[in-house]
Amino acid sequence: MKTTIIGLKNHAAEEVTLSGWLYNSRSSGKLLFLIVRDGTGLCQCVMEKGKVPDELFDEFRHLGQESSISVTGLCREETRSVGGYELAVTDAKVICAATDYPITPKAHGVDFLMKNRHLHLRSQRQWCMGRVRHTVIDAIRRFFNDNDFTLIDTPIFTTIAGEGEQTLFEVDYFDRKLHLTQTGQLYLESAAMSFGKVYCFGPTFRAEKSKTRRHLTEFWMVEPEVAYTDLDGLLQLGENFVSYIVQRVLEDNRPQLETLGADIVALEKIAPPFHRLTYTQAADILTSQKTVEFMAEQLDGFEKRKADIKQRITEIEAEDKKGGLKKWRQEKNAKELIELRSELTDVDVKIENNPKHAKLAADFRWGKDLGGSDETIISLMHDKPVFITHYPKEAKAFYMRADRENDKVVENFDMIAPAGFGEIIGGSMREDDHDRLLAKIHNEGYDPAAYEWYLDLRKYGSVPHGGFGLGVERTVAWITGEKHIRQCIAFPRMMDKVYI
RNA sequence: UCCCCGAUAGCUCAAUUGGUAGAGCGAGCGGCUGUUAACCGCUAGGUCGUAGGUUCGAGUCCUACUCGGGGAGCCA
Repeated sequence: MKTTIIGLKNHAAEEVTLSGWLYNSRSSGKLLFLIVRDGTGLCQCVMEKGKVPDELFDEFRHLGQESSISVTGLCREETRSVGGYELAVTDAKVICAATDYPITPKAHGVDFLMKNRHLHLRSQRQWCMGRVRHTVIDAIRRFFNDNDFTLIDTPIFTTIAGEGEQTLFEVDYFDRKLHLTQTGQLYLESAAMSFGKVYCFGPTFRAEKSKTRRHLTEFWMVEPEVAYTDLDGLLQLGENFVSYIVQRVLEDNRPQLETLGADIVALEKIAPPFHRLTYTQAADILTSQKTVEFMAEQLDGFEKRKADIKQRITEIEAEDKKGGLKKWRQEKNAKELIELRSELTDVDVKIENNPKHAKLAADFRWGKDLGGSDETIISLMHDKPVFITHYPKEAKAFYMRADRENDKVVENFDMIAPAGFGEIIGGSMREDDHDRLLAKIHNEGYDPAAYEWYLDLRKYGSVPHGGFGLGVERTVAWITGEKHIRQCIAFPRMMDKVYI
């Protein structure tokens, strides 16, 4: 009977057939351990010499990693086996034998893996990331659909800019210049006046020259937009939404989170209410003695770790030099050395960046936008996501609603994920007063004619409304504990870097 | 656009500070009936990113370039 690895639990003590790929194999004389993957999980299949034809045993003993195979055998519960079940092989077939598969089950560098991205997707880690991403996207749709939002697909080719025009990809559209979308927001505002609560979800393109672990030039963003709401309503929506996503991943992908080394205990704490700070409070924190001490503490921790690593390296090297070690001991040392050296480079970078980031924070002046490192500092100080609201209007986009109590700031917010990952949501109330909006368009030097339809929304039944955008890859990175956003999308596009 | 780091075997990394290039994994062959990135033995595998320069001698020092990584500004 044909089945999948994830379905094995329903077939204990039955003979089943799996179709998949050879993930890894070990031989022990007359025993062959075949680790098979089939897209739903991993399963160890044990082939015993004598229980299958000798030719078959020999064929599989020399079979290369990632050969496509089908395996038939008796399914049994086995605690020593990955996934808890294994197959006692009675028959097997090679569909396509692979030789010299480039990605071995050992350490590889980023560049090598990216150049082999089409194969790298088969690795456990990438598979787990893909499963979590799938759940995140499903949870996003479910949340909005179950909360009376209507999906509106906004265009990819756009005629007007949402944020700054310098960050747009220009395309030649039958001799007319259009841009790839960097937000569906302006279109969504129009739709919100028809449906009340709407959202769009699709790829987003930004030509920012940002070469960091937080940036892609093509990424996926979901944007809800709500009529008749206020800033507090948006914050509540945001915290309920993000908490729901995290809950769903905890329910559906616990084994994947464990494999990825995510901080599950921390994720279980993600529930409303999140922390709330105004921009002014955040600025006070950044320039306070508390931050000076916090940064010094961090640096101290890094220095201590560095000293520990260095000492351990010295110990191992001395042990190796002394000689007379068993082979397995030598190898264990070699492996530990590689790990320690790699961690040492990481810690060195942190030590190098710490004073720079501390200085950026200390030199922070009211009126500037918060930088990535500033957000990281605030993020590291909290165990739950943090909302930062009411930024200076000069630092923000023209469409954000001016705070009627304090004209220097706008009713906007960012949501900063904890543990140092940084911003995952940016949003705001939108300026709903026609004349104020027109004045902002003039101030920015934009052509009012291009925004005529957008201004119309303020002429015909304008209402208080707002929304936000959540970056899918950043959310996946935060939840899984992945350091780099490029691992959170199958085929990443980065500034100056498109592999395949 | 700017700053920092790197490039040595198919892969991941060493080379005692300028003196003839090493290890593990992977590959090939052999051994082992419960392995968990299995283990043990043997074999093959290199124009040290490119181009110049310093030197009796350069993987190691200098210059330029190419490619890669990290960060700043900006942002999801």
